[in-house]
Amino acid sequence: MARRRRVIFHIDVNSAFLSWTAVQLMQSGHQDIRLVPSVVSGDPSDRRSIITAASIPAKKIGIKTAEPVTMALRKCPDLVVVKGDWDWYRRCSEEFIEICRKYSPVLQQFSIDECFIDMSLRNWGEDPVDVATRLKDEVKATLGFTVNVGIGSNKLLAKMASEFEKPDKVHTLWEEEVQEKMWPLDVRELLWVGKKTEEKLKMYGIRTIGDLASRSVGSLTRLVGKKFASQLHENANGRDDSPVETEVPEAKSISAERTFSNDIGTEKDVDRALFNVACIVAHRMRRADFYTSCVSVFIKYRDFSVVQRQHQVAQPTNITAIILNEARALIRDIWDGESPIRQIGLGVSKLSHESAVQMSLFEDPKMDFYREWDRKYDEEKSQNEDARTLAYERMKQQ
DNA sequence: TCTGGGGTCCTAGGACCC
DNA sequence: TCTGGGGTCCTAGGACCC
Repeated sequence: MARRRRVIFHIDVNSAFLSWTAVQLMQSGHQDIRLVPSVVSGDPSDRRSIITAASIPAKKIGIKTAEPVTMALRKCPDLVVVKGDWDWYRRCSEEFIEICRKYSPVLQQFSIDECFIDMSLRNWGEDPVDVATRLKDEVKATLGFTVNVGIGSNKLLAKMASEFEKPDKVHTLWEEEVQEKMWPLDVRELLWVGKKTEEKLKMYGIRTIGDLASRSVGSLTRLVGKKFASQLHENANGRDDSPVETEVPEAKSISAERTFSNDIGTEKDVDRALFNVACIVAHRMRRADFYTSCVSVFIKYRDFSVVQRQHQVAQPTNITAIILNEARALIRDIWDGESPIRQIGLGVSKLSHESAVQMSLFEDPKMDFYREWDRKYDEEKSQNEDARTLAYERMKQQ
């Protein structure tokens, strides 16, 4: 008996943050910023903020995602720059996912604005393209923004298909279409081929996905290592047997970082920044009932070089003060105390839901103070700067 | 002209053990 | 005095994704 063909949809919101902001602004009577050169960024007044999403007219005049806002403004002084609103994006995302889920419960959310659905179990009496078209039209009619739907016999092909012409389109990329639709594409277009891999491949004359598909795994191994080589080779040939994962995986690490508008170089500034990221990370751990066994910090210098240090902690913890002290020790290890720092970050990994075994007899007497401090922080969240300064002072007293 | 923030996975080398 | 091979854990760094 012939195996049933897999049918996977990949649904991708077109210029997600920009479309979502456009919908939000139109509710209060603004013009549709999708129709003019416009971008979404972090804080537009910060000279170091970059573009998170660009409208199609903006892309047409050469403005790219991830480029500095100041640079884009030079290209286009009339550019509309809007600050992103994460709470709004989360709401848009949830409603978008709910519509997709109606078409198949076998759904994997791939990011805030993309998901895969496995349509294989459907009793196909109609063309998948018609179903996909209904889905995309329903999103547009209900939520006011457009999506692309890619249809393929596996996740890789569905995802590649959704990248074809945008916006508001449905495309197929079946196995038998790989040669015609995927092989002529630049190798950079293949999922998992980034800037560095592109350079390596092109140095060896591999320019298109078809070139990549025709090479032996052995020859690719010398370029990118064994594991990655076999994956690239499979993908370039349109093969991918990974399932649509419906389970949301648990976080493996939590981190926060901060880039300064002007580089910092004093112990005081560094300690304050470290305190801020430690508060954010530890708070998020407690909210998700996580404990860490490994704390790491990193510093990015002016020249963008990064130095990182990590250390395993004796007892799993989510207490801000303990994490902060680990981080301070690590920073002392990697920073000379004066070199200007562009960005600082703190992360925790080796997460578990098990707290340390309590040995109350030997416990640091400060522990009660630390726990109380965290409890207060979680209550107030200390989101605004003043509250956090007070919290910082409170901790320093100890 | 000046480059964010939050993740995942892989690799390579060193330490240490048998 | 010179020296194997395998396994595991830890650390640093690099590549990719959105």
